[in-house]
Formats: sequence, C-alpha cells, structure tokens
Amino acid sequence: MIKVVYYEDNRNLREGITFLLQATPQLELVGAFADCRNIQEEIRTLQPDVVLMDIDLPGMSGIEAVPVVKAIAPQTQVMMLTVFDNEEKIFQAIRNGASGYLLKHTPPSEIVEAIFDVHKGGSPMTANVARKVLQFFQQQRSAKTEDYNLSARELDIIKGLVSGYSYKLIADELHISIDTVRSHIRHIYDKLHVNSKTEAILKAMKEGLV
Amino acid sequence: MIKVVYYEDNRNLREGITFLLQATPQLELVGAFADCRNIQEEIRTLQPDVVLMDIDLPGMSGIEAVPVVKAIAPQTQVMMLTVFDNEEKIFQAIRNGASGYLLKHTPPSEIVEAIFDVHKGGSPMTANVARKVLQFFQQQRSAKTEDYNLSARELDIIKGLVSGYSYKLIADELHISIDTVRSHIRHIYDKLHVNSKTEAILKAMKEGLV
DNA sequence: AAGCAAATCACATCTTTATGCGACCCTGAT
DNA sequence: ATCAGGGTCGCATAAAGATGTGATTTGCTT
Repeated sequence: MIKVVYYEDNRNLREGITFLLQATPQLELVGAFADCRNIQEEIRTLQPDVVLMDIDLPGMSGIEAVPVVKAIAPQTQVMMLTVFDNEEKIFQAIRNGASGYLLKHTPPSEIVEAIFDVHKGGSPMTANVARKVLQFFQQQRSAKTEDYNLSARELDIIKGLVSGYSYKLIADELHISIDTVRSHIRHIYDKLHVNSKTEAILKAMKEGLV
Repeated sequence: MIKVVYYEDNRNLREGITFLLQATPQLELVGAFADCRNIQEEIRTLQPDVVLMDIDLPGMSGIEAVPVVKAIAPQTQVMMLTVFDNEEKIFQAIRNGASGYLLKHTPPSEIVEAIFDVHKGGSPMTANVARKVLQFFQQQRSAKTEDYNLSARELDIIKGLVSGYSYKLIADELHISIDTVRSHIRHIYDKLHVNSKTEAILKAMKEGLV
C-alpha cells in the first residue's frame, strides 16, 4: 500500500480526488488538507510515501511546502498537481525537491498512474512541463553554433582560465613560458571579442566552449 | 496528418512499429530506415513533422543524427526511442535538440500518444528519464545549503563580478568608492576561502550564490 | 553602555593582467 | 616557393587587482 497525503484548497477538487484515490486499490489516502498550516506535524505522524501538492494554497504555498516535507521525510516523493504551467513555478518546485509535476487537466487514470510512477522512482510530468524543462538544457548550447574557431592550444589555455588558474600556473601546467600564455590569451580575446580574463571566462562558460 | 520518419536498425522492431504507425489514423509514416546514411536527403525530401530515432545505429548514431535533422528542418520534432536510460546518452540527446525520450518498453499506445504530444509542443518522457533530468536541477542547489553568509552588499558586489564588471564599474554602479569595493571583495574572499576574482566568480556560479 | 558586524573610505605596495611590438619555427595550402 | 596561421618566446609599459593597515559611521545585540 502506498500512503498518500493530499493538499488542495479547492473543496470540490479535493473531494473528487479523494474519492478517486480511495477507490484505487494499493493506494491509501491517509490525509487530505486544505492548507499547509500543520504540515510538519502531519508529515511526521502520517509518514506518507507520496504527497500530492497544489501550489496556490492560502498561507504557505505548495512550492514553499516542498522543502519542508523533504526536510522531515527525505524519502517521501512530492508531486505537484496544479494549474500553473509557467516556467518560474515549475523550476522553483523542482529545485525545491519536487519529483513530479502534473497539470490539473490530467485525466484521473493518469494521476493514479503517476502516483505509482513517482513512488517507483520515476518523475511523471505533463508533456508541456517536460518541454519547458528540456528547453532549459537546449538553450545552453544554442550559441555553440556560433563558432569562434579557437585552436586546440587556445582551448587548453581557456580551460585553464575556467579552472581558475593564473597565467603562471597555466604556463607551468602546459610547460610553456608565461609570455606564450599571454600571447595565446591575446588571440583568444580577439576571437571572442572580449578584453578581460573575466569576460573570456564568462563567455566560454555560457557558450559551452569548454 | 502528422508525417513521421523512423530510424531503427532492428528489423523486427522496425516492422512492428511501422505496422503500428500505419494503423493509426492521422499519422502518416513516410519513411522507415535502418541507418542514417542518407538522412540529410531523406529529411529534406520527406519533410517529416516528427522523427522517431533509435540511438544505437550502425554508422552515425541517433544522437549524432539529431543536430543534423534540426539543422535541416528546425521545426521537426525528434523523439528518441531507445533502450538506453543512462544519463550520458539522455543529456547528449537533449542537448542536441531532441524533444522527447521514450524507452523501448513503452507500450504501443503510449508511443502513438507521445508522437501527438511531441507534435503539439510537449516533451513526452518516460518517468525514469524525467527523474534523471530533474535530478540534474536539484543537485545544482544542493551546495546552496553551505552558507557563506555574505551580506546583502557583498552579494551586490559579487553579482557585479559575475557580470564581468571591473572594480571601477562596480563602484560607479553602486555609487561607492573603489576602495570600498576592494574592501568588500576582501571580505568576500575571506568568506568564500578564495584569493582571486576568478575563483570567487567560479565559486559563486557553481554554488548558485548569485 | 559597550560590543560587534556591516558599510564606507584612504593610502601604500606588490602582483597579475592587458596590450603593443617583434621574432623564430613549423606545417599545410596556394 | 611563398604565404598564412598556429605555436613558441621576449621585453616594456600601463591598467587592474590583491593585500596590509587603519579609520569613521551606523544600527543591532547584549
């Protein structure tokens, strides 16, 4: 049996989902609450396996509640169930430790399945939400198309910079003189259109050159 | 009608999925190939809406093929369909521009549904895959627990550094003298246990202090 | 009231970076 | 054979950053 606790302030919805979960074998709804006022005590005493969490709750928001749950019961999986599909809220929830993110229009059968998924170590997400998450990764490399054609040696040098080394250290590392390092760095600045170590490092990191 | 192209070297599987897709109204399978030898031409002439891509193909791997597809037809959605659920491959595929990632054990009905999802702008992912993606975000903030307790002003300063500004620029920006900036930076170095601008910036970025 | 940390500024000194101007060697392309 | 570009090195100067020492003010805690 998977023990589930549910937070949702809308009474109709709460009762609907409550009914759904109670009707599902192998799920045990051990609590359904309209706010997170007493969430610490509830989690501590009920020890749920899965928490279904709305976001727009009176008082403490569902997003703020996630780390509270994870602090008390780290193995408990928290799944957001909300109408918000904006990036800000999605990323906040994930960073706070949520393991799943469903939009409320999800059909009941999938909600139930998602509870099993999240309990098994998966991360069910509505496809829309997943797209936003993936875009985060993709945008990181979009600039890589822009080619600064740094030479192999120049890449060695800038890797050193990104590692936080001084010119002297890089010179030792690569067994070349410090003046050679300077020379390479000049060329790197030209190619990247920057004129300080810091800018070069930031650009290299952002553009994924290293 | 959604035009689909499918790459898969295993003949049995290819024929199975081919049959499945052909049997689905609103999907039009316009090509199924065992390798990516002629992928450029195939994509150009067939102009698919969705590409289903295996990873372990002879010659060019499915992961390498993704950017090729996106270069020719940026609006075409690529969905990986593979047995590999290791992080390395997942992240490579996503960074290369894949919009979905299903494991092969996915039931046929869900594969079909995923094709519609990905075409609508979603990113269907097997729950396991999604978990790995989410963990990437979560680990980024784990270090934030380590608290260097920088003051508000010190955070202003380090934000300036991370933006690539010189001491002078930061001083102007914050309407304080350059010596004050120096002073703050000394304190930041103490608190972060570093002793150069570069190290401070790298640490601040990695630990998500900014 | 005393103590303390944060924020402000100053001056001095030394190190690191940035940049200008050359130079030499090697390799692959014209 | 010449030329371009990468990689190597040197010297010199100017700008930026790192560090030592110390001082004043403000606001919060004890």
